[in-house]
Amino acid sequence: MSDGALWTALADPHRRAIVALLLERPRPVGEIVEASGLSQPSTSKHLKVLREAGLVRVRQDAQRRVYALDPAPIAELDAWLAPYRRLWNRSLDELGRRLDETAPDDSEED
Amino acid sequence: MSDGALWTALADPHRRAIVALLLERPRPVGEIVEASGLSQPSTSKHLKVLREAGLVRVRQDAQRRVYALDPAPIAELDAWLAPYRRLWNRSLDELGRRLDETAPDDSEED
DNA sequence: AGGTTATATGCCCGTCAAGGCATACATGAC
DNA sequence: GTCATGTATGCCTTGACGGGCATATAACCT
Repeated sequence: MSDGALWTALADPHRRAIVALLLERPRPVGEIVEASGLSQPSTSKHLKVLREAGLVRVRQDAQRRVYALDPAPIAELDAWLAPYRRLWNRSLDELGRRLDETAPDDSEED
Repeated sequence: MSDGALWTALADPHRRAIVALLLERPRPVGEIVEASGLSQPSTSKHLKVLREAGLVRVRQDAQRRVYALDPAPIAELDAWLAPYRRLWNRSLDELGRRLDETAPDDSEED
């Protein structure tokens, strides 16, 4: 649930790459292996981590196992992010205001 | 830039806790130490990681170092998340449609 | 049944990250 | 200057993680 598993899973670049691949469309392991350049065992292990983090789901298709993104945990991330987004908006706001106040003049350095 | 430093930094629960603390307000290290229950050195190390990921900024105030969130990298996360958000919305959509089609019937589980 | 394809697991090893501790460094007070 | 406070760093040990390889498991085909 509110485990750190989600973050841990996404901390790895290869796993983020896999997730990105699955964003395009669900894929069987073999395809992921090919597209990611990882070895098959390594890929399977990463998929396991993603599975246990709830990020992906498997559907069996003959001998193949087709992995697909599960959107729910992403939403969790999104929720986590929400409070920070407010901060971000505020800072954009202030930046705008400052630019507005300081100068119809020219280029400033930060 | 598109470094993994951001993810790596946020992968640690303690660091996420620190970030959450800083979301409330900027704080000197001592306060973070107290609030997080971490040792002072450990805290400093985590802060270093956050600093190098660009997540926090330091302002010096006498002997104190006051850390504050830098919103920019959060926006980066947000950008990363955007494509997945579309997926999430689509799935919400489908869920709604299915519920709509299948049944004006009864109580569902979450 | 035996063989083949597709995927998962187990084991070993190198690497890296985190915590604990002592200590260095920096700033301010006297 | 000396001392106190606040923070950063270095060293060491331990534990988790990822890769490679061989092998186990599963589903299918004939």
